[in-house]
Amino acid sequence: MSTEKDFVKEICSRDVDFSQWYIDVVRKAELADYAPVRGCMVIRPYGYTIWELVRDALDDEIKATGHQNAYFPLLIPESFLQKEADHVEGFAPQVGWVTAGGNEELEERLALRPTSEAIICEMYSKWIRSWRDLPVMINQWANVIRWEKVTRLFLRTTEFLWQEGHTAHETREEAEEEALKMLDVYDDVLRSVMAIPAYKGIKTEREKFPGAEQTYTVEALMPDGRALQAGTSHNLGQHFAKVFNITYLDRNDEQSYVYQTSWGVTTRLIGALVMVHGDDYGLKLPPRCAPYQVVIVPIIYEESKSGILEKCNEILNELRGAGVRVHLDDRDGYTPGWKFNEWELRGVPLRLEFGPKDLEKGSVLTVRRDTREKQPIPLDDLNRELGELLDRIQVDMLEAATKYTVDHTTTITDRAQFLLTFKGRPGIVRAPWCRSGACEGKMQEETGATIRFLKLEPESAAGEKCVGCGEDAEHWAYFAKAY
RNA sequence: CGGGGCGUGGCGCAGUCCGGUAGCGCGCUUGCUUUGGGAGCAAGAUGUCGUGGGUUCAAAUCCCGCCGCCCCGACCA
Repeated sequence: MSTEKDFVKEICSRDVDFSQWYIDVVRKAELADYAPVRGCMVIRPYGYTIWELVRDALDDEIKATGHQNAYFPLLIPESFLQKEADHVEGFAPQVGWVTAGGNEELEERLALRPTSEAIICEMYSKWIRSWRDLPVMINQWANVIRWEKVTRLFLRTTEFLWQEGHTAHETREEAEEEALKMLDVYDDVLRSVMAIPAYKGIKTEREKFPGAEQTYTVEALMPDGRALQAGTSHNLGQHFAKVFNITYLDRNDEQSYVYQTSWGVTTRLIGALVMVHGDDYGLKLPPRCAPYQVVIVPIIYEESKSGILEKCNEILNELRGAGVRVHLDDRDGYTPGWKFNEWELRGVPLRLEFGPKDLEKGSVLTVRRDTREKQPIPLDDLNRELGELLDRIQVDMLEAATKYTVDHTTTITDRAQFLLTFKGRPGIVRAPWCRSGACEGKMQEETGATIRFLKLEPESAAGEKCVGCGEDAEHWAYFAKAY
């Protein structure tokens, strides 16, 4: 008898080569595949369903917080993009261009949107006339194009799907409140739907969005010790309003510029989901974003086949009726063992095994994907027990991921030790910082790590010395190597 | 964009050094037996060896160019 691990022949072990493991899982679980164009991928039905579940949950939250969806065009005239200097400079190397329509060269080339600030601000300047028009709270679900040099499935692709919210307000305070509110929404969806724990924080000057006044982030730690920005929310101040001339007559009968925000999350979240929860058996999905929450595997012997299948279909219909996303794997020609491995690889949170023994006992065997724990439950009680079990899996997965994140967040005050620590993959390191950008750059050169965030209320590091320069530190910063 | 590695049936690889009619395992198709953790037997199908050129009687193999993928570094969600 071989060890259990030998069953997973198709994917690289996570400890052997994390990157290879990630790619294997994404492809073998049929989340995505490479497309013919460099850096582009096809999101396959199983992966897209996960995206739909996350998207729908987030969309509900976006609407519940007073926003409406709209759609702006993919093509942006070059002159629009160039209105905001920092913005252009930030995105210039990554913009794809349309230079011809049919056989005719265009007079002005058109950018494939890398983000929609330019086109949306242009429209806002037309639409906003009075303080009575404010706030404007619009979100769009769209694709964007960024010509990346190095791409990885879901984590960084030339084209990706995202949601971008763009709001305009009367006051700085209102914009600030909005930016922070949406950060909370992201944090909440990450935790409650994807079971991904994240730190909410502020980006430094160097790391913030081109053209933003303040950038907020939800930052999650991956099992290879690198941090991943899972979502961003920007307080844009009046920067874009001034450039795009978004003015209105305010309550004092004077022309004023609006205050704006923008915020977004992308299909990168799927990459985070794979990494945070997956193991050597493959994908591991939390119930709330699993295409199938439950898979039923019938154990078929010739003499009892029809009875087993009949009962399995009853179970299927009962669970479906209760709103569970459930699948009955009644394929011929695959052994139960084969199916067990396949559905584990694809991350289904809960498996039900049903065979002659269970029929006799009036129960069904449940097997959790996260803990691999097996437990028979009586058929009479199926609905209630399964609901509880799925809830528990969701909670336990968040807890496990949270424990990992906390365990791999360490505080270091000594410069030498700081440098040494980043020779490895220490996860997130909390260290004192003097707040100078030069120092930040130097640390990046020395360690490869960047400041991922400061706490929303930056923690005073009075009395400590900056790990970069040794001068008096101001605040605690959170360093990590990043995706 | 720099450094390294790899491109051979769907997948994983051997063959390349030393040129001589392309192979293995898995998967796939059909049939029978099977089915509680990746079943067995039998019969089958599947390749312009990434691509373009060159050398040669002869190229997966030697030479040059290009493309793609992966890993490690600089930029980004």
